[in-house]
Amino acid sequence: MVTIKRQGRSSGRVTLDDVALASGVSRITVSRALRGDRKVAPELAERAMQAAKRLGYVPDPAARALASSKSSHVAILIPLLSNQLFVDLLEGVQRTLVPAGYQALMGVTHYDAAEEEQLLKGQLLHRPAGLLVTGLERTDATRQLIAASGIPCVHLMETAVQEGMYSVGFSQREAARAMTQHLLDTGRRRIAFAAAQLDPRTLQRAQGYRDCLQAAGLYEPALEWQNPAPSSMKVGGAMFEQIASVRPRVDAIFFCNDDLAQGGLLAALRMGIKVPRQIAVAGFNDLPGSAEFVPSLTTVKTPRWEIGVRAAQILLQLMRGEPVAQASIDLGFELLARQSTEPTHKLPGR
Amino acid sequence: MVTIKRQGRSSGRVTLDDVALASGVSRITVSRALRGDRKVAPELAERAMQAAKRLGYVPDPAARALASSKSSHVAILIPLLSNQLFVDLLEGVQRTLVPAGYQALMGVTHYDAAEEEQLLKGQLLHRPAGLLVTGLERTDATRQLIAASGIPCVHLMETAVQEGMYSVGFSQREAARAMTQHLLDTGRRRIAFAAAQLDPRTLQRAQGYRDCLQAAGLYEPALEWQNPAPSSMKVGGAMFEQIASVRPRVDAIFFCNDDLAQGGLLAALRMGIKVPRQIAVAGFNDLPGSAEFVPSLTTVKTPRWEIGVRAAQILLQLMRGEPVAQASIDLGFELLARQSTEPTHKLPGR
DNA sequence: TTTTCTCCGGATAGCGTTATCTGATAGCAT
DNA sequence: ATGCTATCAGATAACGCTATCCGGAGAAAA
Repeated sequence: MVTIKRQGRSSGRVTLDDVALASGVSRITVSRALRGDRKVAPELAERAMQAAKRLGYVPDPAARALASSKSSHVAILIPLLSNQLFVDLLEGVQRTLVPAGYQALMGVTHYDAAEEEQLLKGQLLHRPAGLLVTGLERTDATRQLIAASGIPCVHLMETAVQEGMYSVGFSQREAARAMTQHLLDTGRRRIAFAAAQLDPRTLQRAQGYRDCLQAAGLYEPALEWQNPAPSSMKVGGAMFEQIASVRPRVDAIFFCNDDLAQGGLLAALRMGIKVPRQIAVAGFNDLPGSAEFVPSLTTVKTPRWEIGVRAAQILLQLMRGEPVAQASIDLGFELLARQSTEPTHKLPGR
Repeated sequence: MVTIKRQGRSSGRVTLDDVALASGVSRITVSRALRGDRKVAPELAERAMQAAKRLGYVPDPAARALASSKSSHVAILIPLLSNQLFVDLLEGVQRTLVPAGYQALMGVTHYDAAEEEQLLKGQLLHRPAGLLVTGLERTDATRQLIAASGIPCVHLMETAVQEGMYSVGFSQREAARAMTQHLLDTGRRRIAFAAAQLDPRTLQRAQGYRDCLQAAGLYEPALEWQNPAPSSMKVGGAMFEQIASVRPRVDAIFFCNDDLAQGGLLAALRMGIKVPRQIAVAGFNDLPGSAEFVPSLTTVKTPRWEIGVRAAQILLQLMRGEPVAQASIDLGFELLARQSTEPTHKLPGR
């Protein structure tokens, strides 16, 4: 015989005990049936689930977290909210995690490793079930915290190959190399690279740019421009003006992000410089508006939304203890050749 | 004499009992001292806090939530993440709430009242300490849920005047009226209004536009253009083309959002239409890039970041049971007159 | 001085769930 | 038939904190 001692006074909330009472099954069995935790006789499980549904039972996340020391939160750390890139990432994560019953706890690090460490400490108190972090660059202490917590963790925006590490991203370096090659292919020879923000991924792009030009024997350090300010149309415009006035013989500018490039296109417009006739302009990420710009902006379309989705899926598997097929996923990129880099005269067929 | 029965096995975590043991004060007194919950003798409080600090005690949010049926989460519901407006709002909220020890649980409603209801139900399970919701339009069931929960709630982006309701925003209608008046003041007479997304705030702006033109005897329904598609540069460009070709005599277009207006400016460029000479263009919100556009875009600067901050501050007061000075706060707006609406010929002095 | 009231520290009892242990039953081999 | 193991429902005990009640001490009133 099952004895259900209803704990305490009833408070309006439907608890496991209510379900147990209604279904004639013990509290713990109901719990197990609903979670699929252990083998429960089909008949009992059915009774429990029916009763739970009938009474409108919903588990209390706080009680769950306390009893199992594992919450239904997933901590996600991103550098910025002002960059559409990360917003898309977040959107993809959210879309995948929420239907699976998890809540995303967002932390914004502002590209500051110390701030990331603080945020993570705060998040870990909530005993998140999973962790999503951007990139690989962080303090040793942060890495320690992650490792010591034993919480499943997926790295966003990177294609790492470290043992026991999960990541979803694409090769920034390859993408930048492809774009630089595209500029070469369209006849440009003096190709400048304009970067802002200078986060790790920006620097990887710079490396790809260098790879390509060095291979072509056209690399020139003076054509590389770096500005540590946050990426924006304003900064892009300023960099365009600077490059165009200081280095008039530059025939292409590869901006490391579309907002910079868009600002560059507007600066060209102001200065009366024809794009792509006089200077070709390329961007990165395919942000909103790039297709509509005049001229439309050649850029690299990056799978940020998909990265969010895939990373969340992997995290779900890890949290459920399921096997993960691939620890590191490269989602690739797509080069979108648009007007801003059109060849200025007929090129010899290749 | 204080007796501390250490509960259960020690698990590595520093609990209140550890602090109690170390400070020679009872567990509950430590709890009270740390929370400032009730009067505790200064000396005991000091001892408790010292010990807590020394041991590195941090309260367990799950246990707190379970015992007090109140978590350290704040649920925030916003329509979209793809609109910079709401990202700024979120950023302001985050910046204020996180240092105060709260975590923002974000929900994205996609402008769907049913989805909002679902999200809210999900959030309420977590027993959030506070609620931040966008606008006033929602299902009755959602309103019921909020009211019945008894959880403090602040409404974003509105200046409501309902009893017992808290809100922070500004008057969309007034702002739109001011912009329309600005267009009149710069000599325009056939002023079109182009709206997308058609959310409640967009419609309030349309109303402000109408107010102003009707007062001037210049209102013409055919000049009002609405497109239910999400706001974007692409849609703005399409609307500009349509308006410019169907109504060639229009001398100004007031776009309800800057991304539309930016798209409009680019369309003008493509079509060879001079702005502001042939058509003036105005936007709304002062999104990134509007100051850099060619011509620079006249717009209304809206205090969305500040709205997030102030709303979060009010919510903090409510959650702490402190009195709130003002239930409804109007943070105003600022009209930024830039090149895109410059007068085309000398205006008579006013 | 006595009585009443206020203040505040402490013991007790949950909050709603899951981990763990216990024991009953059934299946299987010896 | 007897033991041995595997399986699984259920009782019990946490999880770490706060709400609530209790009672003693001191202040204020009589």
